[in-house]
Amino acid sequence: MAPTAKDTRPLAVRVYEQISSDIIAGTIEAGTALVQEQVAAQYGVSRTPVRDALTQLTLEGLATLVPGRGYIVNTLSPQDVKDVYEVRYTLESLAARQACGLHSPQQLVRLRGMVDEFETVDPADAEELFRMGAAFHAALIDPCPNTYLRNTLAAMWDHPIARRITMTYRQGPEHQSKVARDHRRILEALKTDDPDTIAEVLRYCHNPNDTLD
Amino acid sequence: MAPTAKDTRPLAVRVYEQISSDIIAGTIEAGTALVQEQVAAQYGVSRTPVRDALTQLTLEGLATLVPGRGYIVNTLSPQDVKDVYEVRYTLESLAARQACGLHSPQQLVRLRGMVDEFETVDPADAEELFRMGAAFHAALIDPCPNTYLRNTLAAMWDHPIARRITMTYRQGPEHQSKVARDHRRILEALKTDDPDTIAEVLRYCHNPNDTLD
DNA sequence: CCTCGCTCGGGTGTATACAATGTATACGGT
DNA sequence: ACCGTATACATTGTATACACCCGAGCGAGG
Repeated sequence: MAPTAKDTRPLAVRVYEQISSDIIAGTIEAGTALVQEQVAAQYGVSRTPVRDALTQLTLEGLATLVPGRGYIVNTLSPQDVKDVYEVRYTLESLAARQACGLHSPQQLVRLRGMVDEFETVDPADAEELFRMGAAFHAALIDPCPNTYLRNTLAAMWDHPIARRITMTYRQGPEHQSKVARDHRRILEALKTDDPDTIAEVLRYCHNPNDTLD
Repeated sequence: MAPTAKDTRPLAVRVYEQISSDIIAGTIEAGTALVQEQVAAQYGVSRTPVRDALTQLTLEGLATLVPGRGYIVNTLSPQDVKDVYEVRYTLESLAARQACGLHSPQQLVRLRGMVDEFETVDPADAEELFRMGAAFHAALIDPCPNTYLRNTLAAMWDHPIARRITMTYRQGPEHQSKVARDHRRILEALKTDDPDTIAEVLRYCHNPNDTLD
């Protein structure tokens, strides 16, 4: 745990991560007013990086600037989460279709290895599970030629709401094995080199009925 | 032209709009280094709003921060434009499917009126054509219940690359009438209340083969 | 009692000064 | 001649101070 390598990233990024993770964890309730100066004092930094962080949060829809009152933390209803999930699934399906049949043998081997590794992760380590899951999806659509689409999806995986989905709704060892099973199914579908098959399997795996609500 | 109502928006927004429009117009070439202090001096403002503007540009993929050199303007190949367009079309199709059958009679009347009005716009007024086109699409998917999806699409219409598409590749009176025709086709499809029909018409209208390249 | 206007305070927008970091260049050793 | 290193420079990150805007609360007048 010894942080021999000090975090050298900009303060704005660290402040942003802290606030967003507090929001999705529920530590900061919806409706709370985030005031630049208060937040700055709380983290022992100046208003400048706080301003950057709050701007980012607003851009992502987690907060709203209310004149004269500060940045208000938006409510995140289950419907909002579903909405984000639906868009993400749609784009991921598009990307997978385009990536279909373009995976190199090395990439396929690597994907298979990632699933195996995924199953060995400590079920309690939500952060690691999240990272590995995102890595699998990233590798899956890596051959997709649409760069903008790949970047958009990468941003959505890093999106706080996506984290909220994973951390809140997807927990426990049984879910870990379900995800591993889904990923194996996806790899099976990949063998067919048929975009429709891939999309169909993705639709099945992303079916929110058993993960959300 | 008398600016009786002074622009009261934040400087960061105005600087951002100026730079992004200069980029898509080609006034600022790809590879150009945007240095905070230089830009600030150029517009007669301080570095703070310039910083905000450049951050926004980076977030949207129009520039990249290169340490020690400044913000470098990214190249925008026709392929990049196509990529953005494809994602936009995909999401718009999804939104239209969900909005299908949910339009109130008033909304349908309004949509029809917008198409008529669109045809009366001066073909040389690219800015107005862009605004009206965006308004039509916004009204089209307005009943879509997925708020996140609606917001995402709204952001994409305002995206500089979308402006580039409209301003660069879609010009002239014949294109104006083509768009009006397409919009009428979409309205016809709306009558069927069938999501597949809508999606099919959208796919036809968004076929980039005759508008891009 | 209601309404209009004014002052006051909280909050963000903007400007400027300072600190940290990474790059390019020049110089000396090999 | 080449490579490693140290130094100077360019650029962004951060902190602080000032200016503007908006809303709330209070008081005077109808």
